[in-house]
Amino acid sequence: MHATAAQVTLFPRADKPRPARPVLRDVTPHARSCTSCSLRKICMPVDVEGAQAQQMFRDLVTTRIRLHKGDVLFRAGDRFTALYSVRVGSCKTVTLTDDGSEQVSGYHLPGEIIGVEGIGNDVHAARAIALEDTEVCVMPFDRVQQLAHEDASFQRQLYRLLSTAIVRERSATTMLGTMRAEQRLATFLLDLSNRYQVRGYSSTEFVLRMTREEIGSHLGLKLETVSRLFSRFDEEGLVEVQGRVIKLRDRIGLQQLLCAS
Amino acid sequence: MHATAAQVTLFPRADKPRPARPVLRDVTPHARSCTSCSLRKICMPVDVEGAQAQQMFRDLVTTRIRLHKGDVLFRAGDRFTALYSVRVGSCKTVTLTDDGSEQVSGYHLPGEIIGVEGIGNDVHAARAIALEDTEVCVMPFDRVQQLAHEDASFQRQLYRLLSTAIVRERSATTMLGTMRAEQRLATFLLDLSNRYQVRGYSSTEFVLRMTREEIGSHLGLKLETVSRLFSRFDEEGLVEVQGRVIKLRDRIGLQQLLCAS
DNA sequence: CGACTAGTTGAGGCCAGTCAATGTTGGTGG
DNA sequence: CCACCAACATTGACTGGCCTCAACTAGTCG
Repeated sequence: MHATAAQVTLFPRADKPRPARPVLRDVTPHARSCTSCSLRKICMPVDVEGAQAQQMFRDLVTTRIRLHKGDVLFRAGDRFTALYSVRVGSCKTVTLTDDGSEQVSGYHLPGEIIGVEGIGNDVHAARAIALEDTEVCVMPFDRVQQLAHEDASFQRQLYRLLSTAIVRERSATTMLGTMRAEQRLATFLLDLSNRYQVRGYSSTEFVLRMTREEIGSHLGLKLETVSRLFSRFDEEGLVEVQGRVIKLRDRIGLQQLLCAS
Repeated sequence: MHATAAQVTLFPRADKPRPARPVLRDVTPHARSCTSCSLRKICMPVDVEGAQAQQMFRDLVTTRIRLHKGDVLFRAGDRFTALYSVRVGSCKTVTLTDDGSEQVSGYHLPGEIIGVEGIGNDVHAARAIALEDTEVCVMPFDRVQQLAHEDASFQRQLYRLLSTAIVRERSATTMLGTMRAEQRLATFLLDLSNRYQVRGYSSTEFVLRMTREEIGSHLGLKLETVSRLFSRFDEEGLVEVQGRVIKLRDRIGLQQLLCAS
């Protein structure tokens, strides 16, 4: 039982304290409002009615936060004060398991909202870390609540946000409970592809922002297994893998992997 | 009265259409209000203030539904109209996976609320089935929403309900992603034990209401593995297993299983 | 009784984990 | 600019945990 350095610190970037500013908060003085945001349809697809509610919606985002690769947005146990929406870049969320190890619970692309799991307890249940240089919008939760109270369609959207998080987590559960390794990785790639497409990026060619180990952690696999599968998918012509650059070559083939027992 | 003669594959009870009443809805004419319910502290731990809100809280549950073993409370795809709280008995929820198979996503004891995953989409994402003769309270969601709008502490409770569902699903994900078979089963038993204890039942001796196959489905294991593990736990003196009757003999030992790599 | 469901146990195989060696990439300082 | 180092990634050999297939028992119900 030799504890190598690698074993102790599973995600080194995550824990490495940045000098003098673990989280840097560059406040944009006149934050552009959600109303005119290009990500609005993805992030907050809602039609707020009434002058007062519209004003509140404009003022929903008070600040933006710039994160460098590896910076921590919030930690498990931090007081929950706001929801965060990814504007540029991407993040991962990491959950501590009972036995002390960590698991990547999700990857978050532009337009996706982070932090919902903290709503009930006033405390965040996960750690959020930037995978690259990233900018997030801060929506203070008291403002969110006030707007939800004022406007019914925003209230609906907030409920939708929470319940889709439940459904997403559940589908992750069924994936881990029923699928084999190749199916999990195929699911992961197809999911990423879809999400990029929705955002107007290429659905067939993208760059993975996370390591093999992080992918494996998310899928309940070891990094070697992930690496081997990438190689095999490449050989079989399903995808083309060059390091972190992924090109989907045979989407149908990937989807068929899922049907197979 | 009694369900019989089913064959099929995975969950025969679930798919068998009951004659003329797939779901039976015995409306209790004067449903007792939540205010005086013995399960209230577990089910709805909230202090509603104000006369009007208190009245709405009293009228929250309109009807109760009696279910026999195997009866379906709602199906995946059913329109979402209400939250349900288990009053007596127990239920399982079953989720359809992408490839058509099914997985048990949860077991629900008295005082637990079912159906939250439907809130956002107006549609239930799972099927809920009674594991024994069961009674559930119906909370029509429009009433829930109105009360949440009226009373801040109830609104909080509703958020808490949703976010704890997220956290629970996530911990299931980490369980399936990181634990080995024996750890999953130990986790399952300890979790049940805790939940029974909170409800005032014995935490060391209880009856499993589900089959080995259903347990396995929930834990991402095959029924044979579950059976073997029960036998092994029994041999090792961790638990005493007599069919579905479980007696925890060495709680510490079970907990230590979780720490071990 | 026979038919059926639930559960237990055994034998064998395969998928993914483990351990280990090696190759590749990217950031940093001289 | 290059050299260097650490992190990341690939690949191979081997192991073992869980699945699969199968036989058998016990209990239930018509």
